[in-house]
Amino acid sequence: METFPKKPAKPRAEKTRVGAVTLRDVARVANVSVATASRALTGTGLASAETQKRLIQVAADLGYRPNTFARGLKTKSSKLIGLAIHNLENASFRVLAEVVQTRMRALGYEVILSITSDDPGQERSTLATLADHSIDGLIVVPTGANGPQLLGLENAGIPVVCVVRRDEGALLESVLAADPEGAYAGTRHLLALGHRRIGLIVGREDTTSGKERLAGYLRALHEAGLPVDRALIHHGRYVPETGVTAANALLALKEPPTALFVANHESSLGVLRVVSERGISVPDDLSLLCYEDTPWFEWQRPALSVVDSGASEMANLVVDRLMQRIGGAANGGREYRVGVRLIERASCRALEGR
Amino acid sequence: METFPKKPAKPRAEKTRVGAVTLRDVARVANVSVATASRALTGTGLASAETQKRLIQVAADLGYRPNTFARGLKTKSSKLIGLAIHNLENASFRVLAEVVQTRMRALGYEVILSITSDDPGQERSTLATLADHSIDGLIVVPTGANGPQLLGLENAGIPVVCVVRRDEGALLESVLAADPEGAYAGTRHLLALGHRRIGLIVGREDTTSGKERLAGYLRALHEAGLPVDRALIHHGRYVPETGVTAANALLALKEPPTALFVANHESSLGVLRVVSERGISVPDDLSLLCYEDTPWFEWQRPALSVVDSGASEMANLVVDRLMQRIGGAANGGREYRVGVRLIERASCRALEGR
DNA sequence: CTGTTAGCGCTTTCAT
DNA sequence: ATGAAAGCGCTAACAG
Repeated sequence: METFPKKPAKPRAEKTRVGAVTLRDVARVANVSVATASRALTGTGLASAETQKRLIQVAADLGYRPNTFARGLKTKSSKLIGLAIHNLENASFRVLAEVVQTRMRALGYEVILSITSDDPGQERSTLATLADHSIDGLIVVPTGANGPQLLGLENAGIPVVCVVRRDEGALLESVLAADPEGAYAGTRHLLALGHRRIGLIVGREDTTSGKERLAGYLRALHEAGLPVDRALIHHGRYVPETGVTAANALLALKEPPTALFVANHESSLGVLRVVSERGISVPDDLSLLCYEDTPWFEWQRPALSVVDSGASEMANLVVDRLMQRIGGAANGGREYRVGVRLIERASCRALEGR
Repeated sequence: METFPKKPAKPRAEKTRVGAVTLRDVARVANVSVATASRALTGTGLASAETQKRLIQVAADLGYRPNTFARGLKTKSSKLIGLAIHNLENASFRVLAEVVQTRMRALGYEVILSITSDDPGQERSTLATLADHSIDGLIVVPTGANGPQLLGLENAGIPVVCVVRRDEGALLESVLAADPEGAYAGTRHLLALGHRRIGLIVGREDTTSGKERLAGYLRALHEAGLPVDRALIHHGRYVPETGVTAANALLALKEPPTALFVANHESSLGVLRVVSERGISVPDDLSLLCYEDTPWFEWQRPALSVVDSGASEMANLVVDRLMQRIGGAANGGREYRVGVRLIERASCRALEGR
């Protein structure tokens, strides 16, 4: 743990604002017991409509703010939820963070952000820390290596919902993209346009998304009665460099593809660079279809067609699920899939003479 | 506040893990009083080196995790810090979030993320909520409209450090980019390349950054003895659309600029689109210099030259400053500036016959 | 419907 | 160096 020099704590404003008004103060002013004040203010328990109104008024006048610690000590609830994601650069993760935080705030919760870098070690330690803070729930893009810890949280009474990825080792509620259908739909689109040699750039086969997207691609090909040319399929890590390597390999083929399905979101940048450097014109020389929408796909010229995996829909659904769980719903271990949507822009064209 | 249906709370694992081990348990097993256990474990107060070692062992064996609420109730410290930023889409803000969260975790703090959308109302309410959670410190990109509230936090003993933007209405410690120098350096670069008509796309004049960057641009021009053509300067909000409007206006000029300085980060996308649509070749027909680096500037072809405003350096510095403040340093109301860095890539060329 | 009371788990005087 | 005990501010029985 990084350390930091601790100055000899100069006299500074006390952390407890002097005279921070407590429930006792409110009760005293209103001439009731703290218990009544508590009931009136929390709305729980029974309090005469009149006293309630009066207490709320007094509390407001005094500028009363309940102490989170004291309340949490009793209720075990922190009104904090954890959000553990790989990074903020991937468009889906970024949207996830934005939507989750916005909605959670509206629901009276704050979110503790934790970036795991897809590293099991970091995920493990962050899980422990979040538990220490008594989060009321956790939304996590699991690395897949900490199923037991995730289940541990559940057993400790902290609802966990996975999103985007699933932890194969734990029966957890999960909100995922419809990756098999997405890749299928994208491939079908290209097929319908007359393309027969379709290059696929996709995540590694040891990731669920990599596997599922490949499956969708293959299914579309099979249904079309087309042979599978393994040389057209390139697996790689979720980084731009993958796009460079893959695009270069694919375009150097004796019989290069007429269309590229970039189903590895992060690779898009790399692919675009290669295409530009090789002087290839999109969509005239090559059709390009990406996966997971991001604002700049639309600003790009030509605007990039995309299979949108519905990041914000997933985010909203995962919030809904978590709230249900916090509200008492049992962990069904159920899996939810958000459908994809094909957004046609200008990077794919129909092949001549099809 | 968004509401949510509350199911009748089915019997679910208790929130308090059954038998969560408390300090009392540790003390009992180690045959000491809770007081001694507390002292030994926190390292504070005096405890014989031996008992301390033993307690730490016992605590580990029992899987003891201190209760954050109980501790906070006494210490007034939550080990939580707030991060209030406009959005996660802007490259600088995103980097800020990543760096702050990573470093803070290493320092033993978690960060509560709050997105304000640059909206004073949201900022105000989030400030109150963060205070309720007894954050130990706040890093904020201020909207500028809530100086009093920010000062209020300070008075309540919660150190506040501003970053990227400054709140003109409050004397708060701030970590900023060296915007005047940045715009000056960028303009000088273009000038040195022989450009005489340099278009400037910049933030609105009622924002500090807009003002400061314009000033830097003007200074460079003056020093070069060049007249200022107001038609070459375009102010606008921090959105891609601004780039479209501005670029179109600038390029439609009778005597169009030979270089464009896009000192409004968000506008870059829009400018790029216009340039592409107009069939303008960069840097042959037009030199392009952007502000605030972002990964895709480097992947773009031609790679975009940029005045990097040092987002990650600002993030690191703001964390350092906040830690000093939490450690007891007084609010100097001091302003720190992180120097910019010109990164030459391939989007600017020297003008013939200069 | 309201008041009294007993803690939640921890840190911190104050004794010893 | 250690223990006993007093709360931190709040909620939740339990009486009334």
